[in-house]
Amino acid sequence: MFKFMEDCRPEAPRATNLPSRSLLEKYGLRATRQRLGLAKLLFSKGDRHLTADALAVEAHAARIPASLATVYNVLNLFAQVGLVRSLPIEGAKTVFDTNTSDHSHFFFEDTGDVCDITAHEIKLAGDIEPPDGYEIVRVDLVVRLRPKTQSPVGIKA
Amino acid sequence: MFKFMEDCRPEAPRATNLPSRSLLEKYGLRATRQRLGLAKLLFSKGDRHLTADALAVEAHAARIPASLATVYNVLNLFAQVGLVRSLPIEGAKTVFDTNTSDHSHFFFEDTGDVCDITAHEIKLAGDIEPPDGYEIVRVDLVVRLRPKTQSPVGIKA
DNA sequence: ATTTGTGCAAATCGTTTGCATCTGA
DNA sequence: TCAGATGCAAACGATTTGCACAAAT
Repeated sequence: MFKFMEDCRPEAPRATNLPSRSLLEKYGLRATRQRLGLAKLLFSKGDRHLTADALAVEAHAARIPASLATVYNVLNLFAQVGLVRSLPIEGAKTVFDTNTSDHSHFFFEDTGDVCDITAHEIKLAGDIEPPDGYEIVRVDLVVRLRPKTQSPVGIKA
Repeated sequence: MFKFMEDCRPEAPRATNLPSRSLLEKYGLRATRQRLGLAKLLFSKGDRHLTADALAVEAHAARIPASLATVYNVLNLFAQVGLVRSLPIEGAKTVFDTNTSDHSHFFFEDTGDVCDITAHEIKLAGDIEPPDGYEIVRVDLVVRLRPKTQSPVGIKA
């Protein structure tokens, strides 16, 4: 089971401080019980990196009735409208990030944790030129980390 | 069905020009018929971006007897020893890249194609400092592209 | 001869979907 | 009211695995 670091980024949370209801309305989404509850979990504690099942567990603990399917649906919906973004981390399950601004990620191979890299630490030199006829949707940068002391990966065969 | 661009990078193939047999031996792998055949498909045409099932189809066409399971096993094995690398492209199936050098990728959302970005086009300003106790395994950078003319993504609900 | 791969099919995992039921605007 | 959400379970696609058989050293 993964746990996700919430606080490896030293800055203050870039919170979406709207009450969940107005937040949803602002994005043209109907305010249902589960959307309100999930939005509250997602956006009231600063930036978060969560998998769908982790959020489902939290929701259950918080007495928000939401099936895993609904959690998936809501997260995908939020991702579509830009409330969250999903991270391309190979091998792991999809991680949703409540910070939709332009930033990169550390991925800890040993624990599965994901944490933000503050933008100024890792900056691209110059702009990326997309091929003709295409525009850049976004740039995903993931730095994969391994504990320093770990012995070389055992290779079989 | 995806097809993958092989030639959006103008450079000459950075070929692994060893015959497959010595290549496998060099990496301490037993030279079986399917590994030899798959290695030949992978490494005799310059850099490639392939999914497991695409490679299985090619293998079949080339009369290399290899089940999909074996193709997966072989690709994973090759990835472990560093003969290929797998790319973290969210949503899509795993893409294996025969170019293991340090480089980035364009991902075409409309076609599913993947192509290399030449290293000098996209360069990080300064080095990335890993957190204490960790070392960087690798840095994955994916630029997601969408056709320019496409209308805004339809949002439902 | 012994160890290591392979093939097949079944199992697994994350995620999505169909449909009957409920609910928010 | 009634379009749109939800819950559940079943469907799904990609990948892995168990086990009997085959092949490499």
